[in-house]
Amino acid sequence: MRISELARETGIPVATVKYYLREGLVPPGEATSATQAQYDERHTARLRLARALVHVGGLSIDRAREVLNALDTPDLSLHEVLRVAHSSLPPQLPGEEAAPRAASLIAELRWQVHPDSPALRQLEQALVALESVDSPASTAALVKYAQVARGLAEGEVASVPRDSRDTAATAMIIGTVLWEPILLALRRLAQEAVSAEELAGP
Amino acid sequence: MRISELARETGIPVATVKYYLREGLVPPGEATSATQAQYDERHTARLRLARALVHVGGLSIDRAREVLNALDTPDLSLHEVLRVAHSSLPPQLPGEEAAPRAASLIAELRWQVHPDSPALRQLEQALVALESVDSPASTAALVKYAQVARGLAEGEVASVPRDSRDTAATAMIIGTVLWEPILLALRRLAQEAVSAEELAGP
DNA sequence: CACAATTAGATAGTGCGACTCTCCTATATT
DNA sequence: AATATAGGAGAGTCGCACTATCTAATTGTG
Repeated sequence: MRISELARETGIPVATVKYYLREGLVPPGEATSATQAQYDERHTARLRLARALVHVGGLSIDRAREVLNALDTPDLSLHEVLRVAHSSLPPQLPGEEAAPRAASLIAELRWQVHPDSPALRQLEQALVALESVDSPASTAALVKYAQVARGLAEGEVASVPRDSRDTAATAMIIGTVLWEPILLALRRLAQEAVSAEELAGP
Repeated sequence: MRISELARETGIPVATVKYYLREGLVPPGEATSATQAQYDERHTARLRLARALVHVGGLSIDRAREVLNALDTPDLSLHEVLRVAHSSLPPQLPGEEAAPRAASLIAELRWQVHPDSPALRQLEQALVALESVDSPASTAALVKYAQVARGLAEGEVASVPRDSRDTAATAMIIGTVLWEPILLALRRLAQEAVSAEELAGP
């Protein structure tokens, strides 16, 4: 198929498809002449995944490229692919500072996480922000959230298929990146529902 | 205190403080002359909250202003403040389309949510994206996530103080906006920990 | 087979959001 | 009096995700 068909199929403007090709989110088609190239279903699948990572997962173009490239690197283990995904997720915090509060919580939970994990710095930043607005996080609340998070993570890791590395890696990326907005949306909806039940009247 | 002190106190550049003043995130100080104004602790608190909403919560300047203005509007109920917060959170999806999949899930759960809730559209978008990458969400998984989300939301609503409306509204905003990144960070850390335990070796 | 319509690819331009800079005048400080 | 900010407003910058334009080659069509 040609580029216009690829665009129509996925609902993405041709100019944007070209942009994604240029940026390396999607591999080039097979050139049949100087001004013609062929694309197939793998291109449509890749394009849809790229779009989802960017528009639903909120990844930047650069980070989406890293994630997609990791999928194409067969010698990366699932654990390494997961690390790439985590370091690509927003927000992208600059710097490399220590995260004492976050680290001590993780130590208390006895979780095995790398001390450079971006999520640690994100957690730290949020904890500091809560202190700055004079509403520090209680350890009890943090532990509760952590246990909930762990319950979800166990289910997610368990549901990753084990047939081929590619399938597993793709499933892991999708689970990590695209389920995140689902969790957020459901939390917001639950808050609204609970609030409607308990605070609506007076 | 003068603007430079306000800036030093909060660690925010003077130019940015001026910008936030201009944008109405922080109320003007009391002018004592044509080129002098006084600020107090309420300004520092407001500035810190604005910074946290923008940098940790990821709100745009416009949305942060809306949230802060809602806090200053005493005739808004807690439920209404919550709605403002929810409609200010990223991502900001354009359009106003129906969300059939999301709505039917909510109906099944018997949650009372407004059909125009932005979270519904976010959920719908994520569900559609999952289908597009050929990895549709199972109802079982969604229900599990929803129950988890509800558990969190109940705790959050229960922990909102009931003394004054202002305190309650501020706590609600903080809980909704600033705990969101904590949940995400903990989910990622839990994934990493579980993955380290189960997938690390071979 | 002429010819309008596409296509691939490269380069430049757009629009937006969050700052950040520059000025200018009017105090405060020494 | 001299020097150093302060306040305020408008302009400028920067990064990012597109989007438009241009060119040369090709393709399908009447």
